[in-house]
Amino acid sequence: MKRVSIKDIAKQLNISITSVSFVINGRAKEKNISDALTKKVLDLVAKLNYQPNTLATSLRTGKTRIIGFLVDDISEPFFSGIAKRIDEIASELGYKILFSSTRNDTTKAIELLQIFKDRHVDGYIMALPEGLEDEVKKLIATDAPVVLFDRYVQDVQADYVIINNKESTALATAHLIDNGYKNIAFITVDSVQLQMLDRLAGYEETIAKHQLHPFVKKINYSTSATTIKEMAEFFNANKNLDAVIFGANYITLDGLRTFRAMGMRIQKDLAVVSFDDFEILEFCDPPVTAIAQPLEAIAENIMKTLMEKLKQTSADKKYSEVVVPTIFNIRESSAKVKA
Amino acid sequence: MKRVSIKDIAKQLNISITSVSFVINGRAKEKNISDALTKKVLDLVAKLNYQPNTLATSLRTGKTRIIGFLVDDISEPFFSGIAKRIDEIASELGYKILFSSTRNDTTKAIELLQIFKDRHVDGYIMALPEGLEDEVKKLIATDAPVVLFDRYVQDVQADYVIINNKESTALATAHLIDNGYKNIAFITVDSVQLQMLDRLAGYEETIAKHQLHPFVKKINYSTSATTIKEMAEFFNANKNLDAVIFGANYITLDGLRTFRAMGMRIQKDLAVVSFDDFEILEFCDPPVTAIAQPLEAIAENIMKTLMEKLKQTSADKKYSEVVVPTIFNIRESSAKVKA
DNA sequence: CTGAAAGCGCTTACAG
DNA sequence: CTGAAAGCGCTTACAG
Repeated sequence: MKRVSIKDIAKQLNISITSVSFVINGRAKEKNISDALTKKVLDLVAKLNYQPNTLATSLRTGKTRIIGFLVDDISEPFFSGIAKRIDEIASELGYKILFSSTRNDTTKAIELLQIFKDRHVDGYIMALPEGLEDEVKKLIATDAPVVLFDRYVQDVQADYVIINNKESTALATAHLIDNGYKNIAFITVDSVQLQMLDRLAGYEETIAKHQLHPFVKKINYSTSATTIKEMAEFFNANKNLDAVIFGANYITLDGLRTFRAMGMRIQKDLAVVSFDDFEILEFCDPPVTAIAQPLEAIAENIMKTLMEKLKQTSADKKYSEVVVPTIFNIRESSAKVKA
Repeated sequence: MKRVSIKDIAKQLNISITSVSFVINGRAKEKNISDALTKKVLDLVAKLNYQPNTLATSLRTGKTRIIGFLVDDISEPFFSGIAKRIDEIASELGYKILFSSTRNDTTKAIELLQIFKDRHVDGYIMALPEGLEDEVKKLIATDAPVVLFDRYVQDVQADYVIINNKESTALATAHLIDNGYKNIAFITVDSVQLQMLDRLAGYEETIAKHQLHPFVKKINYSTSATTIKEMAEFFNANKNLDAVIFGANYITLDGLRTFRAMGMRIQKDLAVVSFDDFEILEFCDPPVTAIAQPLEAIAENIMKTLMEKLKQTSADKKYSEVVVPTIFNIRESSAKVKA
């Protein structure tokens, strides 16, 4: 059962493969192919269920309609949620996605990028892994369509889809202040990642504006165990705290573990706000207020940006930056302080 | 900056592309190519950083070294965990994975399968979606390498990687009985999926063996809200229950929601065991005992099975069935009944 | 031991 | 309005 090829179609109709190709690619009108012939071709294509060989098309055109997607860990809910939606949109547009996880291994990330190149992907979507800045700059220099998301790297000029980190933590901080909290801590990681610095800045500026005292703890992240220890020491050293904001999902997780280890009760002992929302927060007692990243909106903006990029010629090089607003889900963990 | 091709190598060395091709594909010895020439070729390949064009190779050989992976929802932790490990193994072996989510939509699933075919994937890995039985049977009939996992479909002859469902729930039930529980409920979905029936059977047989009374509730799954309602009614109608086993992760989630809605306390009011383990269970108060599916082992067995399948000729058609054992994580939610 | 050539299945510049 | 032919970059049967 051999697949039908364009040759079979041409032969059966006694015409050239050129004409068949034009009809199939919707260029019949443009190429002045008669309506009668066009119809005959389309009918036979339908009858034989002819599907062009994508490999041949790709070899000829250099386009694969495949997009490479590179993140730290595809099994993280944030990334897999985005991956799912991106894949859906891509499928609708006739594209497919190759997903890969770098596991925070720069060497591996470079290899994976090379694999994408070897596979002739048409475009790249990445949460830029550390150490890949130069590689990606080179890639962009070759006019490869690249869309970066999640993290912004000042040094790398590219199209970005990010969230409004600073405004989000500013809003969260103001919310806690409104609800009567005065000694609010911000726990983050000791990182130069811009999005983490922005989150911190949103907190610090709001605290300053209200003339409150800032309590910032920068965790030196390695394992969960050491993080819990660091957090416990911080909480013990600052007994006057009445609220805490955790700067990212994994920090929140270890924060909750610290609560458990120290026998601290959410809200009753310390109000809690989490940057990043996830299912566990709904099951906490009481449920935890969170800044949610809108996965679908992020995914849709990534694809929109990339599709525009794919249409562009290298002449009009211009980088876009889409800022997607987060959603603030207020739950009981940040409830008003009782008078 | 054009890519170097096999022609460039041949031209620079004044030899035929045939020889270059043989050397590159490691068939120099077999083809009696002199060591001197082999070395010259390899040196130039290294110097020019020549990478064969995968598209041309694929067109010529019909092999793409791409594998299609089809599941309900790639953003579910179970699937994304497996996807991650599969992708890693595949990358090491020179394969790439195309992931897709069917979203429980049969029409879409058939389309996605067609896309895989159009892309000439070398093999398929699927948690068989409902309604795709016939399509997959046809696919297998064409000798396409197909590995199914997660769910077993009696009607579909194929290679399978599954877990020991029945033994797992039998063990969990025995554990509860050992710990002094007598009125143990099993909550599952009203489904003909074999793995769900096996889980139920493991419970029922163990209950019968100990001459206890079975309490089985089959949820007519639609939304979370209706499920919670059904569960609440079931709990209210069986006030004598002292333990419950939830038959799958999403059932556990709605079970925990029901606990919350009814103000029931885990273990104190009702002991709990979950089929499937996930992060939330660690954060429950007290933490919930769970049957964990070993994602890595499942992924590794899937890839092993598939790679063997890819080596096989259509002559030796034989289907394998790998049963991966689950891991029983005992936590406080099933603690011994106090005397 | 090595090479010329056909062919995988397309697209497209060119010719008429 | 339509077609013959080159070529994308490989692999491999065949010849010598």
